[in-house]
Amino acid sequence: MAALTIGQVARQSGVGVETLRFYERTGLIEEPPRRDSGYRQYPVDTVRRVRFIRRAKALGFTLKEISDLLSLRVDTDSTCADVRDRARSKILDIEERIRRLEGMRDALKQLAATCAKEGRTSECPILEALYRKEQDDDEG
Amino acid sequence: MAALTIGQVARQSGVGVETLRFYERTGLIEEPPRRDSGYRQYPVDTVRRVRFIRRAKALGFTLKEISDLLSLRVDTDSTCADVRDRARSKILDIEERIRRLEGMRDALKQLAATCAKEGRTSECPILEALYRKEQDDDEG
DNA sequence: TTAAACCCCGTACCCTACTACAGGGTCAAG
DNA sequence: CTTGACCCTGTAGTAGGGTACGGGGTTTAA
Repeated sequence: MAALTIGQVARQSGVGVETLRFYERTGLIEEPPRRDSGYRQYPVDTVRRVRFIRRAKALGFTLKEISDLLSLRVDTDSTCADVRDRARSKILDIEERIRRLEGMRDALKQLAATCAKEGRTSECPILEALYRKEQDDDEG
Repeated sequence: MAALTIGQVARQSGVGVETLRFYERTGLIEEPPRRDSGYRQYPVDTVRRVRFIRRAKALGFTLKEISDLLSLRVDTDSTCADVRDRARSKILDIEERIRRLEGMRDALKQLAATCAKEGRTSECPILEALYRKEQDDDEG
């Protein structure tokens, strides 16, 4: 199976070479095998992993959270039931994020519509739109 | 209308006093009027604004992006059409995030289900689940 | 066989978004 | 009229997540 150099992985996954070394230091990607020269030899799979990291980061997950997500597997340390529970808790977390984003989207839609009609908007229309229904849940 | 001290705003919106001063320095919240003593006097509205900032941050928006969202209004510098366009572009952005989160959620659901059946999972099942359909779109 | 393009390690630096003093004034309760 | 909680303005430090050298070895294609 073809192995990739760090530069190839970097280009294919859209991050810098330094970032890959940084991810390795912090344990987010495994230390790859080396050639005799010391050059890293990445399995092609690494590209997929790094792309996932990049996307998850763009969605607001921290590297710690991403690491948790990527380590969801049944192994010597975690049972099937444990993995299932952790996955479910992540699902709830993600669904909460989706709901909040939908709230923002709807507020923006309302703003765009209102603006089209009235041609003038309030002091901070997105807050108006978001809170019009007084949905004041208080989360931590 | 009742005005709030910085400490009251902080407690009611779930951030620290220092954070409010920081947001003021960076222009994310307006400089409030002061008493003769120099104490800040916040309008009650500020609480709503700061809560929004906190939530948007948790969703992965940067302070810069949040500032853009909050400044979506028709004023001397921006026309209605301009606001509408910016709102629509934010909507597309948010919908993209929602789609990606739904993808992650579905992958996690599949993982939880697979795990229940097979009791043992692959090296990185969430990546397996996410990429099973080889949906390799390449975004910047 | 050499020159461009890569790779190695280590350390230092950068940006964002806070967070924590220090040193000093203010306010409300008792 | 004092005491403790609160506020003020600096300025400095921190954590997370990279990014940029410096100094040097390796590959590869001409």
